[in-house]
Amino acid sequence: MIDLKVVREDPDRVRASQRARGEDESVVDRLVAADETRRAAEVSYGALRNEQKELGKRIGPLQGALKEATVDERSTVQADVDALMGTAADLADRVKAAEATRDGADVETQLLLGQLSNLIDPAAPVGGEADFTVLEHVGTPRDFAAEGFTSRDHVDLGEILGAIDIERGAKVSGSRFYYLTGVGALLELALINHAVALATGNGFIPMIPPALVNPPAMEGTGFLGQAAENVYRLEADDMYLVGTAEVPLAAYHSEEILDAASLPRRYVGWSPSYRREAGSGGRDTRGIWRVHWFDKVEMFSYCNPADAVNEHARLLGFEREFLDSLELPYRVIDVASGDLGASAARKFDIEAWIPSYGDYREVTSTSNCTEFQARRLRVRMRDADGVRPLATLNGTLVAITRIIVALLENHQQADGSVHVPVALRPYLGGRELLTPL
RNA sequence: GGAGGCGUCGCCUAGUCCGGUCGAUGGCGCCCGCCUGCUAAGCGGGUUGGGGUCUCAAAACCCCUCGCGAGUUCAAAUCUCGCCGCCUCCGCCA
Repeated sequence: MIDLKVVREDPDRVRASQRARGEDESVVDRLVAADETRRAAEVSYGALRNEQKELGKRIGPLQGALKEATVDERSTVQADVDALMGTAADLADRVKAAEATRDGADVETQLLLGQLSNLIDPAAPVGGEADFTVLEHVGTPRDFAAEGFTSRDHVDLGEILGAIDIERGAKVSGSRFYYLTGVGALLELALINHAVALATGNGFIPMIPPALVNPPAMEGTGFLGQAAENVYRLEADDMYLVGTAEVPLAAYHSEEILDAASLPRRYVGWSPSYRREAGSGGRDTRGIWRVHWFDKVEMFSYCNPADAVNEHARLLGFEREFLDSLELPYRVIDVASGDLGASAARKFDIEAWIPSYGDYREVTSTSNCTEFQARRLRVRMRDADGVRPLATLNGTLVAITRIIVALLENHQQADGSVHVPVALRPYLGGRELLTPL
């Protein structure tokens, strides 16, 4: 969630952000009103409660006096006690009413605040999905016709190499499932090792987090809002399957106050990612480009908000380094405001060239969530100025299935074999070529 | 799944039986000051987090916070109920 003070003091900024996202602006006005009500209710409740406590302090001693009282005094003291108790009982009713009002206003405020997405970074391009800015192109897509052969897509290559078994995936689990077999399985392990080595070499702490989390963790990361329909929920246990290691990595320090001097804290997590793909209808149904489950290595940073923009650039840098090492052609885009997730203030995607689509398609994504997630998950930092929310950022190092698609299709040879990028060879026993069975 | 124990302001801890004097004791750590040739020791003070009032700001003040939630009561760390977590033992098991 965003800072309520910003809503109160600079509602125009919040409206502008909502507008840029194409989201409801009216929430802002309702929230400002609810906050005002809430603060007034807080004051009334506080005053009444204070009165009640002052009164309560006098009851104990008076009851003591009643015990000490002589027979003559008893009726007078008893009358005092009764009077006081009467007042107190009356006050108790008013306190209870004021408390209910306060709580109601509080709930309303939190509810509205929870509906607001993160404030957009003014540097992000404004517009919808198609309005991204291309920051850079790296590498050149191959021209297979010029090379004298017709390229195969990853489904055909996967079958020839014995790397991907889609039919049996469907038999066992349904559509959008697959088995990685033989060199396909080895390729995943190689990619994971390569990615984790790159990250740990740059100071990230490797993590293998739980892929099943409780509601606060899932809510806190912001995935139960507009993205809720894509999250798997286990009804019997009230648990969620994570769509990314971002969830358990973000919740890792929830409810904690970290020493500002210990920041940035960088983690790299390897986990399965489960996605219902509701609403993606008939898109990308062939092959393993869009699946219900894949493994992924994800970077996650906790940092000082003042450093967040630089940290974002660093994460993007590591993603580029990884793609470079795989010898893949790609472009970097600055995602437009209307296409950002609720938690992100700004997002950069890397899109690799995918020959079978004849287009650049998303293989990694890095988001600067500023203090939005940290506020929801109550992750804070302490420095000389006190305690306040820190910034969280995430970025994909490797989403296995999409990178396998990119590798097979971009590095294929006329005979169906696939060139292995030099950087990956140490993790594949030195193999330079994947060859058809 | 069954039985028992436990959860207090960074860590440890007192308090919970018998509700008000606990708006939470003491120790450790940390911070400030005094003392000291320096260091140590000693002495004095401070040290949870959140919301709000008033302020340019600070200070001051008010409310909430004893795992979480609900209840009883004039009043809850303390009594009642539910939930969560941790530990021990038993059962089952990769």
